[in-house]
Amino acid sequence: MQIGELSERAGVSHRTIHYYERLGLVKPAEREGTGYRYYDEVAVKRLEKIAALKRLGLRLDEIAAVIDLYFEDANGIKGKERVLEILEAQLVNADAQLDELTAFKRDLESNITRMQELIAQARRT
Amino acid sequence: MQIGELSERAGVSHRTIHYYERLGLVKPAEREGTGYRYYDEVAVKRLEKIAALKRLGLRLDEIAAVIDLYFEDANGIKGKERVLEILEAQLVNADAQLDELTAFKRDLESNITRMQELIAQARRT
DNA sequence: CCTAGATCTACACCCAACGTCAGGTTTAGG
DNA sequence: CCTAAACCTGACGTTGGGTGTAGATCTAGG
Repeated sequence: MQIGELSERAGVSHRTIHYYERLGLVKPAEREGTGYRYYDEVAVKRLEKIAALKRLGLRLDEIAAVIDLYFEDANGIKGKERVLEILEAQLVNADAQLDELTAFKRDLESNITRMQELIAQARRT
Repeated sequence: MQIGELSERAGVSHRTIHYYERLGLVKPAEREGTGYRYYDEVAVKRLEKIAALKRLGLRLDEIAAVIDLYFEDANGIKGKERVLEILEAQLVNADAQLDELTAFKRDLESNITRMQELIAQARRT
């Protein structure tokens, strides 16, 4: 698959794929002589995983540090202690984010109720 | 309180406060002639709320759209329907984020376990 | 074989959210 | 009253995460 198809299937522009490649987030099985990049199915999954990690608020360099964990053979991963550190830091972070998000949601719900009451009241008068 | 104290207490730089003011996120009870900005206690709370909303991934313009909800008298709020819409959209968003974050956490935990096993195994050999 | 359409590289530019710098004004304390 | 410390504004720089564009090259279908 060429970059155009990958781009379409993963929902990112080909410019973004080039950019990610420079940052070491994705790499094609590039055809030797020509310059054209060719990708396999795994590349689609990889870009989707990157998008998911981005939604969680990770920066691209942080994603680069752990993305291989999801796609390489685990036995081949270098610097396991370092990866472990990163994962544990992310876990702490995720917990904090969960707490904050839960509180935010409670806040939101009470504000929504308040707004609905105010609107209903305004309608009655 | 002047901008220096506010800055220190809220944990943001004075340039950030200037920037937020331009975006309509905060406004001082500015002394008329002089140019110096003076703030009250509410300003500290307001900056803290802004920081909290930022941590949830809202952009500054989105925060600007709802921040008054937290500090103005609710009866004085204009465009209640619009505010309600924004809040409900944020609620949907927060739910999605919660789901994603929960799944991410599960993932993280299983990866941490895997890493720990690999490290222990490497140590034994 | 030839051309349209897909890709290539490189550089420039964009936006958000600030930080830095410079030069001028205001305030507070001795 | 005088000066250091705090404050002001405006212009420019920076980082992260990209997008736009130009000019050249490659590939595929008629």
